Amino acid sequence: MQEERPAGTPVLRRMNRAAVLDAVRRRAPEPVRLAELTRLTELTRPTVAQAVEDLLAAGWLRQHAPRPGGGRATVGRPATRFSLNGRAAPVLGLDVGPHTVTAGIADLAGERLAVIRRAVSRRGARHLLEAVDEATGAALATAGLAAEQITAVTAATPGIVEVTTGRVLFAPSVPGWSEIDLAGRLRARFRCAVTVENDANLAALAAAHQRTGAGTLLAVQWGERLGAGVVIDGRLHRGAGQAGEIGFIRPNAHLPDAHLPDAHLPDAHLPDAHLPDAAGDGRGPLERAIGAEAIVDLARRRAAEHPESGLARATDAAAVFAAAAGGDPIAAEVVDRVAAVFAEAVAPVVLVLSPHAIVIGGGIARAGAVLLEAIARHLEDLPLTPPSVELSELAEGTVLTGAIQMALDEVWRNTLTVC
Amino acid sequence: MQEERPAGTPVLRRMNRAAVLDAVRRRAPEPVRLAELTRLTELTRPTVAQAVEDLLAAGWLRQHAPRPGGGRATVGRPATRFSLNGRAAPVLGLDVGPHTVTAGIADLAGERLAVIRRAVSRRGARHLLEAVDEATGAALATAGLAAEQITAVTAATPGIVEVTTGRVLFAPSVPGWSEIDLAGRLRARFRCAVTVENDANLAALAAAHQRTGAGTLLAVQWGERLGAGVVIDGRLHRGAGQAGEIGFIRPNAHLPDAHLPDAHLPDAHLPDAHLPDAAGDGRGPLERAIGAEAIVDLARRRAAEHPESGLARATDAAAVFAAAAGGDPIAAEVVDRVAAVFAEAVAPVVLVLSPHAIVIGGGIARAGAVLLEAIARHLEDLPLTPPSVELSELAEGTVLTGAIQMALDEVWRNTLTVC
DNA sequence: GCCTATTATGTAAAGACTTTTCGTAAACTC
DNA sequence: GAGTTTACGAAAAGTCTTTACATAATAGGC
Repeated sequence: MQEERPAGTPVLRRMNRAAVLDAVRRRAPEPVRLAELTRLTELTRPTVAQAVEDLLAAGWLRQHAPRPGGGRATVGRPATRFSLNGRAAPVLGLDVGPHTVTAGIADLAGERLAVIRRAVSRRGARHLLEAVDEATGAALATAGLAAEQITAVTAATPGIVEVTTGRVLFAPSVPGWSEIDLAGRLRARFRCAVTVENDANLAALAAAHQRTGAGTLLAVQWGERLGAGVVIDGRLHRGAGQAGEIGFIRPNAHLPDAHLPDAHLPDAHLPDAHLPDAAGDGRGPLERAIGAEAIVDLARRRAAEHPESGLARATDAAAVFAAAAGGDPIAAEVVDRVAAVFAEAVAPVVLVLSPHAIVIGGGIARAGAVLLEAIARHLEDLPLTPPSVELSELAEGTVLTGAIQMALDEVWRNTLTVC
Repeated sequence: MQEERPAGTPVLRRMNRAAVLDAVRRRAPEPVRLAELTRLTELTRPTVAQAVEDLLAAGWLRQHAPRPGGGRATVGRPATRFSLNGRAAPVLGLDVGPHTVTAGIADLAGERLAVIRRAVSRRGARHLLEAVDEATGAALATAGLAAEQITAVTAATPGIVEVTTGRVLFAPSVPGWSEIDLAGRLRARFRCAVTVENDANLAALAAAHQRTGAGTLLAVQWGERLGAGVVIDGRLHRGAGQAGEIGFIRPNAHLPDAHLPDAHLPDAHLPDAHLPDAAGDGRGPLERAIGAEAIVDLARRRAAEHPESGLARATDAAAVFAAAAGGDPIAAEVVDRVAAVFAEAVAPVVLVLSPHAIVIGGGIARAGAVLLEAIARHLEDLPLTPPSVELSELAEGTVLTGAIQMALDEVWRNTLTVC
């Protein structure tokens, strides 16, 4: 219950401004009439008029000329309509991946003004940083904006992020990345709030915004690596800092319904596999067991034992899932095994968190219904209303969408209290 | 960001009243001077004076006579001091256990006006309900209050609770309990907000309130049964309804550092053990593996193999932990095994939630540091700042404290918006 | 083509708070 | 006992919302 610091009558005016702006935002992108605002805000018309006047002067709203017959009303004097002036507060979202950097600029209403994608030529922190600068500059140029006009920045990066400072503590996929102060660089360039956040977390946020009404959401990012984000009532859960590190769950070696020898889980129970700073690629046990690569591996081995199956030709995880959907029994067995391991691994989380839904995104998300059904089936044993297991409907730009979303949230949080 | 519905100037007055009352509450139980309130609320003195006058008239505050030399100031005219009038809104907390019912009445400041404990003579829902009525009546009589004066009621019950309706969906420890509409009965007797909540959840809430500043907390209630509550930023996490069912986690059969044969985990991997409505006592796999009873069992078996150990005489879990603390190697092995199973079971939760602390309460809480150290040691492998593992400092009345706490929270939430 | 119903907008007076300012009261120290 | 410090109370001023009334613009009917 965050108590607003109350004061004199001016705060009243501020509150009413905020209420009106919020009402316009909820109605966006539809332009809204004055009378409608009085109904939405439960304020009187003169008050709303006053607030609208202030907001127009401050540049938050745009005024539409009253066109006869333009509004909803078919009779009477046509109303002037107002809508958000998106350009009042454009935001920047960044998706910094090991191989690609995407910069997106959106306006207040969420409309994309520019999306620029840059491949990273060579691996390494320095080249990545260059790509970030380049993509950012290009996006600003495309949108026709200067850096000073940006009102919030959110950058998505792989690895473990200390959100309060913006430092990347641990990023195995980009050598040297944790030595770079990305947040500091961005703060120097943009004079506004800068947030650096884990990419899986931002994907989770995007999924939660898209799937409206999901109180508690576990959003899994499943590709070569495995990450997860927890969204509770529209807000990202961070915990002590590194929430969502699902890839380091140690899979259960004994599965009653698994028909495959568990030797296929490489190194899953070596204790030192848990240490992030251990040698190797920094992947966790669950990633090694059912990451995209491991799935292909598993399929290949099974195919070698059963030459009649067409699985041997599978070069990526999608092919394995396609084969399973096509009726290949060996592929189906592999999918079931993968689903079982996943379900068993997240079962404790599901039991404690009781999420309304589990949304699966990332490279694996192209798997389709086969995987979902298998996972849901394996979760059915748990003594609770099972969460609905879904695929993320967001394609490529999930992480960028989440970054932009968080930046917009930041702007609104600030705006609605300050105006 | 819960937007207050803004309106005319009267809301300003209401907000200021709320701010003043909140300031007094934060200062409780110390009586507070008017000047101090102006500093705390950042309002002007006349405004605070007005609000205080209103609150006095409404009965929320009590006025203390100005005693010379009584205040903190050593010079100047002595100030009249104000404090919460607890009797303005007493609340009722209930801890309904299978064998005992405790009713507690507390005032606004959290001071206990009455705590009545009643043993339940015979097992069964009907007798339990009688005990509830009896304890409640006795508590009201002791506090000298009528039912109409109670402003919020929270009841703790074992089992799975649908909080929105207050129905108990599943309660294996009390036959017939899920057919009883406890919330309905309480609502008929008390004309105020009535909440029914799982007991482990309320214990978690109590732990969180006691351990101030814990952003994310996993509070485990560990006795014959195992339950857990998740508290995030002081609020109980409920998820889709049955969050915290830690007892139904399926323990990992393979533990690299376990030196005991895993045959000691009875039925842990029978799939139908997961179903709550399955035959038996409704206990989950983890409860059967490391519940208080299972710990004693395990110790007895190991003692039989090693007659030189004094463990054979252990009749309860506390004795096992005491022996381990005393240096008995067999007992230490058992404790380590239990800790390993627990750590392995909650590891996924810790990874996803990244709690600041894990607080262990319940019967096992008397175990002491031996268990904590072992659990912390087993959690160290995880790639994150490990949560601090602690024992709950609250003794017997944890659940009752949580129930009262939640009732008080309810009162404050209502009060601070309505006054 | 004019009139009426309907909806939207603008303006002025009234009411409700908070804030500012000033004066008064009560206790402690030197 | 004078001076200082702190607390309390009341009146005037300023800001904002509300209420009430007057005006403007359009569609449809006669």
